[in-house]
Amino acid sequence: MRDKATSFDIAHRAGVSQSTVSRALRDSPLVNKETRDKIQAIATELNYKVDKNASNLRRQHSLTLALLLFEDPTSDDSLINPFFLSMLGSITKASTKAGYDLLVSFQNLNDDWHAEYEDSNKADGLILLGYGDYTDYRDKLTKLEEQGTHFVRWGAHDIDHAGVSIGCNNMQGGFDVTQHMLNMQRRQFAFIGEAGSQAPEFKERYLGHCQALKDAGLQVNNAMQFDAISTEQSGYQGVQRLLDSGNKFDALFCASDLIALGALRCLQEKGLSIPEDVAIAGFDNIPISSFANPALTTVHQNTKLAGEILVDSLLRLISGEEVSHYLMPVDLVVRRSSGAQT
Amino acid sequence: MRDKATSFDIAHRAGVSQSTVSRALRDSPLVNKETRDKIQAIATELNYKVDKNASNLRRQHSLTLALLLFEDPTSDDSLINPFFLSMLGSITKASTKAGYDLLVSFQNLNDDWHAEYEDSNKADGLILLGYGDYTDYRDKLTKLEEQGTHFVRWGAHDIDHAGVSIGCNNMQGGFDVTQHMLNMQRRQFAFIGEAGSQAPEFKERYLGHCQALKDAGLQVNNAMQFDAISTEQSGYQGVQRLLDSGNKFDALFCASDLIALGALRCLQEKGLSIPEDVAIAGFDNIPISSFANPALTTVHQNTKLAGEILVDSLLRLISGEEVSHYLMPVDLVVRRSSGAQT
DNA sequence: CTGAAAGCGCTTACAG
DNA sequence: CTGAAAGCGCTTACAG
Repeated sequence: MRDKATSFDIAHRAGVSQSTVSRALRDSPLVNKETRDKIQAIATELNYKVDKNASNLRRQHSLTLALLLFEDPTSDDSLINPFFLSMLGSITKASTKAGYDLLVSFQNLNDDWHAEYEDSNKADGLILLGYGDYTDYRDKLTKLEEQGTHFVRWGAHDIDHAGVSIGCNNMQGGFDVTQHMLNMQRRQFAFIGEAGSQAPEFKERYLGHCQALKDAGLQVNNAMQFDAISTEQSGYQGVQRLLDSGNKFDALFCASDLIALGALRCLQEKGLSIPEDVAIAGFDNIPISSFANPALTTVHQNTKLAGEILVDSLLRLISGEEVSHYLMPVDLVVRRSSGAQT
Repeated sequence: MRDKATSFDIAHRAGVSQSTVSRALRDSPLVNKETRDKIQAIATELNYKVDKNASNLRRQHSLTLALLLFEDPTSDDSLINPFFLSMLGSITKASTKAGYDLLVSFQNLNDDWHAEYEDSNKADGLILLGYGDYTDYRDKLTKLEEQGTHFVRWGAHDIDHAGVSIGCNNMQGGFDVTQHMLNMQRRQFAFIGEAGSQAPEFKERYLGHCQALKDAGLQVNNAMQFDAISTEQSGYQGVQRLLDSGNKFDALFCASDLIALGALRCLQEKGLSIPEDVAIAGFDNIPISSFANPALTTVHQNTKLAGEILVDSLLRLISGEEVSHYLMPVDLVVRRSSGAQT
């Protein structure tokens, strides 16, 4: 069995006090270079590592960040939205780069997650990520803020919500996609995805969509909006309802790629040709989207940048700075599903 | 600003000693039920959370696990192998379920990661995940074991490697895929993927592949094995080398889905029809595989189960039990790319 | 530049 | 069933 070396062991071997060891290990300029080198050499030899629990307890911080991932309660148990997985990857990397550890946890919206981490001193701050119903969410955010917890969240900026949000320009994305399909000569649009305040990001995409239609002199028909949450299955069902409605359409803007994938499958099963009969576009640019058949036109969100900004903003919040909302630019990715010649 | 409540605050309010508070909060049967209830009520009211740093320091454990993800140094900065992302998801869930927090970190194979976590008491144990060159890895594993660090790793069971491994039956998977393509009347096989000891999982897939060929009375030609690491790009290049070799082939077994996707793209760019001209199969059953065109025949690994077994094994290791290697069963997923009529 | 000492907030043997 | 006290392993103000 191992027995971990402590700073006292090192002190003993080096013939100095434990305080000096502690200082030397933190590279304090107060310590004589020679003693410092000697101490560090012994530390390496003994495979000594500062005990984080002790260090954190004393310093009252943890040098770790917590990522709380919310899932749609309806979503499949094993399948996580690839977009969030990708965000998870970039956030992990960004924290590591900033010298912070990252605690990852999946939460249900109804869990008692607010407070857990920072209050127990396990993390210095929280990153909130996930789609889901925002009604209940809101209260917890407010509570989080009241407690003085440091947190940032990914999503739409909503004045009703407490805290700093980082998100992409969903409205612009919805606008760009729609304008692109208008350029492809489509005129009869449907939108698949929730568009209410429980899904603020989707709502903004819808708003951008409507704006583009208006700008083109087309009328917005709210009956052409069909609810769906961000799963393939829900997209499939949404389109079925659209089909059942009997309304004509030659273009489909789906609030996420997962929805678009479900829509695509449904339409193809009905024998429709994409994009000839119906142009389709999604949102997120998840890896799968380029492998769909036809490849999916979508809106790219720079997850790498997003992760970095999220971490950076949180760190600034922790250090007491004022941090404001941030709206990331968005890129239209044109592929075959929208009828373009690529 | 907030000022966190401590157990002394609660003791004061409840009119008991701090020790009693501590006991009550840990649900100790030693404490009178009434006092316990009273203390817990006050704790809730004050939004009190046990300070993990103090608690962990005292108890000498952390109730957290660390997941170390190794990436192929050559792989793209932003793109993580979807298979590992999926494992990450299931491991996160399994740890949460077991009452442990999960620290996630991406590592380079050459980092000084061995020891970092458990030695600094940030985690009670380590889960190692990732493809990559195992030569350097091996030494670190040995060191990890010498230090008495608790760890489990995902991958091939290799007697050269220290520690407990959990992995899927790669050999069986390779065998099944190959046998299936033999049933589809293919006779000229190529294998894309490393098959040396630096990539033990791929190697086993290759071995299973060879076995199936032998069982069918075919000769194994090692010149039909082309190196590739698990990226789309590497798969693309691997097939190019195969094509350059001038060797004929009507079936391609790729060591991973990502490789298969690259191979598919390359062959299609050369004007070949899949599966008519060449049958293709991959490994992993990543989400994208079903959306490829044609959809990819592949081998499914149950990531949900894998995550649970990994966590469970590690926990048992931590509690001092003997834990042995585990080989998970594997499922062939037949889709169009291998020439089946689906 | 160095050391002795206090204290971070808990848990838990020990004594009653 | 409860309390006083020690101690987990550090960091850092204080004194020299």
